Amino acid sequence: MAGFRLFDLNPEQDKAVRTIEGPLLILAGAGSGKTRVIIARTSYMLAQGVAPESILAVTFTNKAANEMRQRLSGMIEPERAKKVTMCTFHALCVRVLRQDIERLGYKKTFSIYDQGDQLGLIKKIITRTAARDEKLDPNVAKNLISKAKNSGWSEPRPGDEETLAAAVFARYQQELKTLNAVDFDDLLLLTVKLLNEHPDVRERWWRRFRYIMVDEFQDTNRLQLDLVSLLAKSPEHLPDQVPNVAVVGDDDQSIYGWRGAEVSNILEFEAHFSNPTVIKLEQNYRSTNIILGTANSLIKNNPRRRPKSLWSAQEGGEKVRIIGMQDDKQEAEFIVEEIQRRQTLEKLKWEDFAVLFRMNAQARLLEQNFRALKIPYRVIGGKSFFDRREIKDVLAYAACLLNPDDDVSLLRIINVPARGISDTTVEKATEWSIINRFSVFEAMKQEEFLNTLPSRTQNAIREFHNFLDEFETKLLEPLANQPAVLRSLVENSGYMKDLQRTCKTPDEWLNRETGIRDLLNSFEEYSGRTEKGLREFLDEMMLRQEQENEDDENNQGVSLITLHASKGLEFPIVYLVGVEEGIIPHDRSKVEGTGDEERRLLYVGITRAQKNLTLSFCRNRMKFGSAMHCMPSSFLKELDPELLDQQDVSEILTKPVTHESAADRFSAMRALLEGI
DNA sequence: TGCTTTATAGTTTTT
DNA sequence: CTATAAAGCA
Repeated sequence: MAGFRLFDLNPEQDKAVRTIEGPLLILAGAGSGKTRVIIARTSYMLAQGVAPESILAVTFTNKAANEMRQRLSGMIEPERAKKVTMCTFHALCVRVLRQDIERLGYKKTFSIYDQGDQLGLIKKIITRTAARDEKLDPNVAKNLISKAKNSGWSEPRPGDEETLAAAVFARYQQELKTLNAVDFDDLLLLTVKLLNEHPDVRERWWRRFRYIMVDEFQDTNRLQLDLVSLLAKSPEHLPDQVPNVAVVGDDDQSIYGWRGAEVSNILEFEAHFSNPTVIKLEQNYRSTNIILGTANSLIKNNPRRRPKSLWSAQEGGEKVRIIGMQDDKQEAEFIVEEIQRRQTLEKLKWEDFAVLFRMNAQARLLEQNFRALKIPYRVIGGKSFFDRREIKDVLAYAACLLNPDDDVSLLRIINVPARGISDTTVEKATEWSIINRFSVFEAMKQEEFLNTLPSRTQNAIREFHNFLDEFETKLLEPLANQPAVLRSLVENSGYMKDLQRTCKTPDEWLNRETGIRDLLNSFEEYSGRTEKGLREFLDEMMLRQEQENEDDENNQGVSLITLHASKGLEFPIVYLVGVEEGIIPHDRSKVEGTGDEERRLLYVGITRAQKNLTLSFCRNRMKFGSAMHCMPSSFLKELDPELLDQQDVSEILTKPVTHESAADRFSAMRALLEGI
């Protein structure tokens, strides 16, 4: 046991790995080897005789969960590794709810609605609810609802009834329930509710997971903390036992407050889990001390934080450059040209470079310049969203088979391809279904409703629901070949033909067809590999909305990435552009009082760099089509001047660097920064 | 039904 | 400026 030394760990990491009983807070600074610790700790627990089934590691993203799973199976026998639960919060909730959601009055066949489905439903409700003179942006409503749910309200707060938003919220929630659907927030909300209200269910899961780990704990919201507490703490009716819960995170990297994350979860961890062991991982394996010192000097200005100071064994390295640019055009030009130069001169790969920015809009100019010089680049995040119309359509067909009450999915495909069920018919069916408390699918089976329609429409509807019923029966047959059923459903629905017809170019058709083919193939593969069915497959598809960006071969080059999306990544050479007052910190942070989070955002950006970091700001910038004057970010003043090399682009371009001119520039720049 | 014109707003994003 | 959504039109 004392000889457990599979890993090369520093003393703090080692302590974190060996502390498996009781609450544990691991404050893992940027680049301090936190995933390593989680994996090592899991292996250690298994070596200590902990059953793999009783270990749960929760993450935020599928990417993180997959990476952990993979690294664990590379370290211990894959058969045992598989028995450890490593998944996202949402996937965990789906598992819990699929078993017992009936206790909350939903059916086990519930559908999961993504943002698009959610927005569609909200739009419909707004048009039904709002008076003529009232208007409510569906996206605003969606955010309000999400925020409310993440604070733990399943309905509007008392006293809010009059506002339109509250009315929409109430109707939305009620509607979801009749549709037998839940949105992403509900997955958390309902799981917490279930565990709260049903002690036996809670006890079962508590017995199941005796060792819990939470990754990126600084990003948890209220509900996620509640969920962890419910799973980790012994239920009231049982003798009190110390919860074995280890959370890993870094309060300095909390940058998702705007979507509900509560830094207080990590800052006040002791209030939620008493007498925890607290371990700080401050040794950084990523960057030079110059870069870390710059980061430290910035972040120490945040009032509410757990004091930490990153250090590295890597001494030396280049100073952090701060370059003042004339405008954003020059900034992009300069950086792209410099990257080109350095790539050849220093024999680097394009992948070694990253350009970070606050807003996606800033990527455009950079892209133009990269393209002009034929430098390969990839934009991480941004658009290229999960909205593939054809994929969503096929998934909607599948969702209808599994949950006939799912009106949103049904209405999506009811007349795709056109089968004689017009908008007005759908409108009538919806109306009738609301009045008579049926789902639309049920409503369309009622003779009473059908009789109100012209006979041609009646036939169209009958044909359609016979069609769906037929496939539903096939799907639910024991030993059914589900992938084949889905394939023939898509084929026989006439969807493919219709899709081909509406595609304007052969290229587009090929693209969309391949998408569907890939989807069907991956279900087939999934079905063969796991013995799970369409239900589980669909769940996974709904919960995997991430961009399929990743490192496929044809998608390499210089990374262009927002500060938010850069968290967790690292690059030898980093350019951080647009470090201006109004951008970082963003103008809005001033009214919203989120200046600390802006500082953390810059901190995250700085700590992405391994060897070399350049910050730049512009004196003028095109904003909404017109040139605006701008000032350097006030954060620049906070950086340790000892570690900086401050320059102006005009001087770099006109003359070679001498020590005297560097000193002159330095004082000129100080004066400029002080003057803010 | 599908297309063009006009209005409007304009961080950050995963599940 | 420019992306997107609603409104207007053939």
